[in-house]
Amino acid sequence: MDTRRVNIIQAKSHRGKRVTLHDVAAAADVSKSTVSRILDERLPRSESETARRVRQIAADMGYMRDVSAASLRRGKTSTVGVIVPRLTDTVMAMLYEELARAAARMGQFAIVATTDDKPEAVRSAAELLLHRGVDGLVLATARDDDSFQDELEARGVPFVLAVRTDGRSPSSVGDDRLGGYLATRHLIDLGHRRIGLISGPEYASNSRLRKQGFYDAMAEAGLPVAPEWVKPSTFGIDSGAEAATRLMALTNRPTAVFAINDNTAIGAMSAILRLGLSVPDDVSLVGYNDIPIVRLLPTPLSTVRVPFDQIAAAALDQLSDNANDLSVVRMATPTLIPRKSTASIR
Amino acid sequence: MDTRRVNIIQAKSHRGKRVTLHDVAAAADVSKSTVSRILDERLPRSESETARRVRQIAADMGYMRDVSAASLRRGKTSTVGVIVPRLTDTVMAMLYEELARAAARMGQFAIVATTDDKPEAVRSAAELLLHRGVDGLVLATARDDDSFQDELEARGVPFVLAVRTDGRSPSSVGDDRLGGYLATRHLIDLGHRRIGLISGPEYASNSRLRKQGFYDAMAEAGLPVAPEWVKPSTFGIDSGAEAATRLMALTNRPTAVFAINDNTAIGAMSAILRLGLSVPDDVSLVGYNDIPIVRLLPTPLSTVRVPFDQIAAAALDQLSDNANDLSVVRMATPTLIPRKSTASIR
DNA sequence: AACGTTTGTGGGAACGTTCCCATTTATGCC
DNA sequence: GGCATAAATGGGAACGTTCCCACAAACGTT
Repeated sequence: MDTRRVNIIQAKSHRGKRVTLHDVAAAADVSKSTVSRILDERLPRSESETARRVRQIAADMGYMRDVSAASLRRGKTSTVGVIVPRLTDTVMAMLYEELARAAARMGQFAIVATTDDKPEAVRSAAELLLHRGVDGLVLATARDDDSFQDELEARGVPFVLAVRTDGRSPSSVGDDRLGGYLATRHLIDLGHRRIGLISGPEYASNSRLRKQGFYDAMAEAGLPVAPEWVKPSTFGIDSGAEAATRLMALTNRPTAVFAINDNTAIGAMSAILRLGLSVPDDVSLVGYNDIPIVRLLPTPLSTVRVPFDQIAAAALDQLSDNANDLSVVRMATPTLIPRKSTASIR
Repeated sequence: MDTRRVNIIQAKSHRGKRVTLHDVAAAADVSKSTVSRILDERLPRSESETARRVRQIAADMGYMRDVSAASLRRGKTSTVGVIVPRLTDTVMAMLYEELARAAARMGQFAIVATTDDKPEAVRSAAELLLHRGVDGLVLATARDDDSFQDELEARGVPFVLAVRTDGRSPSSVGDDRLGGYLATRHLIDLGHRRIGLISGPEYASNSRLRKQGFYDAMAEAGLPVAPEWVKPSTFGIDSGAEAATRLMALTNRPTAVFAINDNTAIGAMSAILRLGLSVPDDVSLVGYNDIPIVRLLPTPLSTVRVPFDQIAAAALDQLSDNANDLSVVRMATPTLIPRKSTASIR
């Protein structure tokens, strides 16, 4: 029989009044201090006779610790705040899901606030979360031109950057340079020589580093990069489409394109198809992030998978304590996922 | 020595100690009761001299109410829990974003838990949220074959269903029958006679009702619906692709298809293109939800827009004041958004 | 001028935990 | 068995609010 269900049913009979530590203590005929200690998950789990009995009684009565009371007394809420630009951006949803999962493993809870893609809204989002008493903040919104991290630092708010870094604050990121290198190297290995890049905003470290990886791979292979092969984007689908359109309009157009993320790749693929060209027959295309949709596209997209689970775990780890970690920015290793959107040059 | 403790101490000394009601009271030379009353946002805002002064002092000192303490005393947390299958499902992300926004307007905060698409995980998700002391639950995971709502009811946990309804629990949904009707009617108005349906799971009310709207529109126009024109799906992109493939394989295949949601429509479009057919030249296609990506597809998708903002607001409204809920299930009106994926029959 | 009625105030007891400290009880050692 | 030490226990004071209550001051009303 499912014990959880038992608890729910039993809870119903106690409906109305909350079961407190005091009630459990009375039922077990011990003091509330003892019950508190026995049920404290931070202490080593006692297997004494009383401990076992108290746990049993607490479960039977459907006792649930009141987190408000515990937070008040402990002086911390076991809650971390996450700030992302949007949750409708699948990358951010993936990151948050992993952060929530990692937090749960650590007995924490992750709450989230969005900035609606407005950089200045990061302050109000942080305020909202801090008002809720979070113990720390995970920011996926870091920009280089932003003084917000300094403000947090000055205020003594524990925080960590995720996915992007400013190079000085504690951060947990993927190895974007390597990812950019892998993507480009994949295209080079397929025989491509003229490779275009749809780059991203310069204020974002991940975008900059993926671009760097691109240049590194090209240089390593002794391949030139014509300036017109590199088109900027804003991370969005439509801007990816526009960049691709311009790339395809070049007289000696690239036979392959590395897009800075899956969204721009999706846009690029749309644009390329609309021009009557084929992926991968005319143009090979690589994206970045491996969001769920890209493997299900008409032509499944080759992309770089980012270990968001590791990034999330490392971020929370860095937030909780681990002063023993001297390296401020932790890196997780991405993997190339080859699919149908890339092929050998004909 | 415990490193965590060290960090806390450092953080505290860095931040200085927290400003409490008592501190503000001392600075303003009034009692903490008075300060509490003046800063209580639920009471009518007093404009007396003292009130103004106290507010000023509180702001100057950087006073922030401790939500844990307030929650403990008030017996409620001003927090609502949201349960969705996945946040990487853009529809769910949209819903949650709107719920968070609506909650903020009401001085509440929305926290979220996911079930990872596992129906049975709704219980652990609820447990997680209830453990955090939420005042109520918004469920976007309702299934007809589920007794979970009864358990919540029996336990006395306030809850409301969103996006889907079971017909008996309080719910806030879009008018899916109407949406299905609008989508189908749009195709009929374009001259289509043979219209296919990629339907969804029967356990979900939204899917069932959209299908109903489809049949209603067809019946109204006096058009027959051949049984083989209706293919089931599981809401997923790949299952949409499969359904479309089977529809296109029919000897007298439909000239238009209504897909139960945008994901299946995306899959359907992929499949159709892969078969060498064109959207909308060979087949017109309508989706449902208007997730951001569909307007940016190579062929922008005609779809039905759901007012998630209204659904969210109504859901929270229903959760907070149970007084005037004569209508158990509230409905918001969807809108058809015609784009390039639908065209007049040739 | 005496009397209810409103309005504003402060004191202090909750809310359910945790955790310090003083006990009591069990354990180990000679 | 005696004694030191370790382990388990209970009492009770916090944590920062809210809110009931009592009281005081201002305001009309007769």
